[in-house]
Amino acid sequence: MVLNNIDFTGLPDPSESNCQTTREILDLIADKWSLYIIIMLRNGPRRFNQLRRDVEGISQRMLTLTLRGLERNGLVTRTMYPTIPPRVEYELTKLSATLLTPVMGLVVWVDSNKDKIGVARQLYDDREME
Amino acid sequence: MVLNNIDFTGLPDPSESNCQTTREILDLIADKWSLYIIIMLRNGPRRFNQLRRDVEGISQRMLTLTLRGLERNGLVTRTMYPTIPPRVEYELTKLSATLLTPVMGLVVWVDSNKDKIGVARQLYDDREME
DNA sequence: CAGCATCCGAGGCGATACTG
DNA sequence: CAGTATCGCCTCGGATGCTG
Repeated sequence: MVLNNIDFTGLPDPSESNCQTTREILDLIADKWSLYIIIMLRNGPRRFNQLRRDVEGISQRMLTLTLRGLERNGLVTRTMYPTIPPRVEYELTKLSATLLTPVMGLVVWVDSNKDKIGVARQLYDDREME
Repeated sequence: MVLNNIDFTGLPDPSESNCQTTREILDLIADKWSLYIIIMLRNGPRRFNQLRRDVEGISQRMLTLTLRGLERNGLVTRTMYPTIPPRVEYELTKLSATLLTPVMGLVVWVDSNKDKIGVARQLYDDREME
């Protein structure tokens, strides 16, 4: 299978049983908050409350939990500076830096196509009205 | 900002207030099931129960709901053949065909790096044990 | 500042039963 | 086959209050 000059032939199908891991890991990335945190860290390290403001709508609880998850999976490092007041910086790892490319690809796509999606949605909703 | 030969400078930041739409649409894609359905439709049209088997673990309810959402946003077409028994085929649109590239980019990344993530996770969990 | 602990409410989601 | 409708659980996640 070749699409847009990219060859997907023989690519693992997340539905296949031996790909449980791929499926599981894709779930990690595709959750509501992880994606945004990764995006917000793309320009360098950020502190906890900076991220809280960056990722609009996230609660402290979910920020903590999501950061722990990302840290656990080696996608984010957590650095504590034992100053007063304490300071903690989160940063992408080498691993997640390479993840940024496909992720930003998604963002670019969404930004380029959000108008089309808006139109499609409007059309769909109008039809429902009848 | 240039990363992996891709220039992200001036890219919309989902945190900016004028990008509510981008954020909203990214949420559509980043939900638990949409991604998998899109992936499963990458090789051509599929019927309802085929998809149900493809996307392991999805309930009939969530398949229906997710497909409706994708249809509403112009990412999937629904074609009914009024035969007996009825037959319904779901297929990607031109729009979502272009989405496949970044999505599969993500899948490729996950598949190439799942081992590293597994190692990182193991390390993290071992540390917690102490 | 950067969290952890606890409580608790909405709703996501599965299970089941029924239709064209 | 391809759904819709209803019920109810249970988890996700927000709100609040407390610590180093």
